[in-house]
Amino acid sequence: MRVAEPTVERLVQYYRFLRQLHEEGRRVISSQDIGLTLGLKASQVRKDLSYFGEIGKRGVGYHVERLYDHIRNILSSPRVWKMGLVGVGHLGTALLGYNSLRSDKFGIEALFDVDPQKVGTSLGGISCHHVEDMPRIMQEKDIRVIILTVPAHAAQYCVDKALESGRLRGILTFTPVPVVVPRDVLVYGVDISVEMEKLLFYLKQEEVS
Amino acid sequence: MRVAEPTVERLVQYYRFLRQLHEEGRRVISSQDIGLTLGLKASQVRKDLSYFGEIGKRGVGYHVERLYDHIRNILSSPRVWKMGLVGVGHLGTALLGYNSLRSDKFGIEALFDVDPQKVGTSLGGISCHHVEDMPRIMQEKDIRVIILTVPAHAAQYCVDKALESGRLRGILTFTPVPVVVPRDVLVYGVDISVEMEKLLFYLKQEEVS
DNA sequence: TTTTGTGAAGTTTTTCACAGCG
DNA sequence: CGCTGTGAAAAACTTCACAAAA
Repeated sequence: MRVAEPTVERLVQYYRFLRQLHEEGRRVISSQDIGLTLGLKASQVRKDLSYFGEIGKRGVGYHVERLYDHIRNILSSPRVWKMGLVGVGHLGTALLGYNSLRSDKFGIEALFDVDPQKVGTSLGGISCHHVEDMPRIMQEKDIRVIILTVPAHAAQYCVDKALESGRLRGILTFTPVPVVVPRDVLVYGVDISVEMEKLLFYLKQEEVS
Repeated sequence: MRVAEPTVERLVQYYRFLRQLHEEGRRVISSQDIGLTLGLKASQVRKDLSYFGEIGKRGVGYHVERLYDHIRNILSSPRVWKMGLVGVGHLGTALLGYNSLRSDKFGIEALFDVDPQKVGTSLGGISCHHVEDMPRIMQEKDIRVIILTVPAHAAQYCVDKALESGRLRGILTFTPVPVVVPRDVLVYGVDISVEMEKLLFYLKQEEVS
């Protein structure tokens, strides 16, 4: 079944909220209350959840633990993805220590950089290799996904190196340039300065009116 | 005029690409070529640009420098926004040094944290204050926008402190929890782990098929 | 009575397709 | 002829509104 991207995004939010509710000992929750907390219409919440079968109880709501397990299953991964972090600068280091990026669905198995000061060292128990060695290391470690935190001008080069390994399946990029990949490689990511520009744009709008 | 969010997002991308083209000395570009580079349909590019008047030349394309100036105007800000960075951890520090976040539309005028080790010091010439002092400092410095890079559990508290100043107009958040604000405060942001979950979700989909 | 699940309606965004201008 | 600008169509996404279940 094809699940729309906005729905996946909200599922992750439902999942987090449900964990919190579960920890607080709450047993049951309505679409209304989920929506209130997450800033969504109740009908949106119900529609999202309905794509995956009837999970709620009419007149009652959703059983917190049951719905939690249900969404965990939807979001679950059939394998543990091995990842490489490319670009051990400020942002890369930040991500390495970022709690919300811990998960049992993936693990960062190698770091890559071009700085001779960093290559050969290790950070958080993960050793750093030269970008040139990506094809070999990715093959050896079966790394299929990379997190890209390199400067814009280096992005495409690093991606090409990763592609050389023949294993690359996905990229999480923080680089503010589009990268070119074959159609079977997925690219998701975040462009921080775009978010900033959006904020400034709509702040301006309000300023005028 | 109301401009849709997806359009603003793409305008930022056009703007960057045009800068690059301009630096390369290119004089003219077609919607086709813009789309090819940025992964968009030519019709999408033309539609976006048409919202702001007829700027291209039929049979020719868009004049790079003219279009560049045009989009700069659209994205321009009527003021220089003063911002505070709340949470001087790994991510906050990374953003401070992040090149793509430099702009003449805003400046980071103060740092805030709760760690006594950080309060009183300064980073990149910007001094760090205690979160408790946000209301006063924000008033003194006329800070109207905050960048939130605090742990999830601290987010709402920091936002409430910022609201106390009476100046808060916008938030750029990196926190994986929704924050509650009055309707006249804009919130944009990025949830890194949501992007990761999306990537993993669609990787899984491909795995199956 | 309460709250879900869901077709149908509504809204937003993208794509098409072609007239119109250089 | 080539490429833009743009109504109209299509697709994607959200909201409504109500029947049905607990």
